[in-house]
Amino acid sequence: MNVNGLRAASRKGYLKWLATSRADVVCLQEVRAEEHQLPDDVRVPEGWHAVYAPADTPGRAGVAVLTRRAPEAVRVGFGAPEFAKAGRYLEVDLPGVTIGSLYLPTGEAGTPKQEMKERFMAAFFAYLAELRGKAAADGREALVCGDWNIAHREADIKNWRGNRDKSGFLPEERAWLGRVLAPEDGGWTDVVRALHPDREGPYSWWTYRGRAFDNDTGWRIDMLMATRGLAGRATEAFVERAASHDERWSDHAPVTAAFTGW
Amino acid sequence: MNVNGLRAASRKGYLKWLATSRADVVCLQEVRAEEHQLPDDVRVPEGWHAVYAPADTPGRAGVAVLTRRAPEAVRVGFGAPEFAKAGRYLEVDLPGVTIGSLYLPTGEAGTPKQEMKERFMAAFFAYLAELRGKAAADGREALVCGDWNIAHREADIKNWRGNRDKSGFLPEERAWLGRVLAPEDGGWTDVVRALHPDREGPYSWWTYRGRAFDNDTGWRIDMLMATRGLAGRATEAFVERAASHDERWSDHAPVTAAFTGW
DNA sequence: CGTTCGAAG
DNA sequence: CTTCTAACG
Repeated sequence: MNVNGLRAASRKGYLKWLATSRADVVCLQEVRAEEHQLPDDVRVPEGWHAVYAPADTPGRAGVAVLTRRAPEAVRVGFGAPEFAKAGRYLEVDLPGVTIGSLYLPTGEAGTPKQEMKERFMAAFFAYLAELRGKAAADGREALVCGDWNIAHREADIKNWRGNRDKSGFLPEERAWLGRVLAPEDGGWTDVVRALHPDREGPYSWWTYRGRAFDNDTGWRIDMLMATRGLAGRATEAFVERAASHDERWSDHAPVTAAFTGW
Repeated sequence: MNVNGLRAASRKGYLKWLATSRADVVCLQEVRAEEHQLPDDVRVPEGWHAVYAPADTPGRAGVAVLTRRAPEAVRVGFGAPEFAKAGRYLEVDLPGVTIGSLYLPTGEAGTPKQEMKERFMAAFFAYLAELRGKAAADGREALVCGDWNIAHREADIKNWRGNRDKSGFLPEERAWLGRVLAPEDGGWTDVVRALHPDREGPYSWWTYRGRAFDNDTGWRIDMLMATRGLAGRATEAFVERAASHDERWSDHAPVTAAFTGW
């Protein structure tokens, strides 16, 4: 769940949402704060364990993972030195499963930001292979949750025609996601799409500009990517699009899945 | 009246205060906006004429004068080239009286900001003499209203002991105000003090930090400086300290005077 | 403590 | 349109 500033989100309804959530694990992106800047009840909500990986630039990026049980291990970053302190990846081990919280960089076509995004994508693709290999070798499953900042197909974005040259829906980005998902390549499964193969969306992000939310002019860029064994155990997967602006506490919406035998 | 950002003030209660005010003229300081950034009903409130002198640096300083009748003339600045576009002085002519809105710079003892404040003070002192001379020659009165950013005497500041080395209560600043007020020198009259010679305050500014407002830990730095003839016609002069935090829409409070034959 | 701007999303 | 920092007050 991309919270777009955990301090702002917690002033608007994040804790209320969390209190009603039945999730065992919550992955946060765009925390945009260091732990000492968070009120105690936000930093470690009642009944949860929380681990944070802030960015080294104040007020930017930052990921976290909340678990109801203490994790067996916590790892920050994914091995790429350039992104070691970027606040963009954090993973925890729970019994039988590794969970990653990912915040893939925002790009801007034709700029150095896009080059950075693509360097991140290349390095992270390699890490995804490594993670899947380790998990298989250890007899574990893995789940990488987060804001991938890429919509895969036309069904994953409302205005696909108008966004073909925009970062987040560029052909090379869509191809990269295709490789992540290809059975003979990355081998990961997009859990929401696997359970809802034929529908539009469900979108998980709507710009705050204009009437995007009201018109459901959204993008499905927040995804839960599971190893095949775990994906096969998914019983439901959905996006919690807020019922009203009053219930909205981020420009993203939570994406949730349930698995048998969790 | 120093509004500390006219946009913020108007969101909090400035227009409501203005609607209940019986003033014929209102001088504003720290407008912190250009005219095109202001909603129409804020830029020129119903029933008023308004003239603005913004600073050339966005979001800083800026003075204005509101009058119920259109002014006969409007002049921006006071002749000092260094401060021509500083958004710190604007004057209008009304029948028989010239009214200036002044926002004297904030200083910081021992820094270049204090040097700038002192250059402003020197140049403005010369202008005050010029203004008084012109007014006398034309048979007019003059009134310079605004945030002078200096407390004159111990009775003008709650914690005078702790502020003797702080900009706003430095000996040289107090002496400068003394010269502005001296009958044989500047010859101006501090209208509120003239009508309330023996009281503490009334303070017109309280820092937002801590409990300053609740404890009335304030400074009397907003003053109406009148030529002698006009000062003699003052019938009342007061500071509108808000009754509660809810009614507070700036860290300053309005300072108002009434004159016979206005 | 509060208002702005500017960068970022 | 909203978040945050930084400078300023």
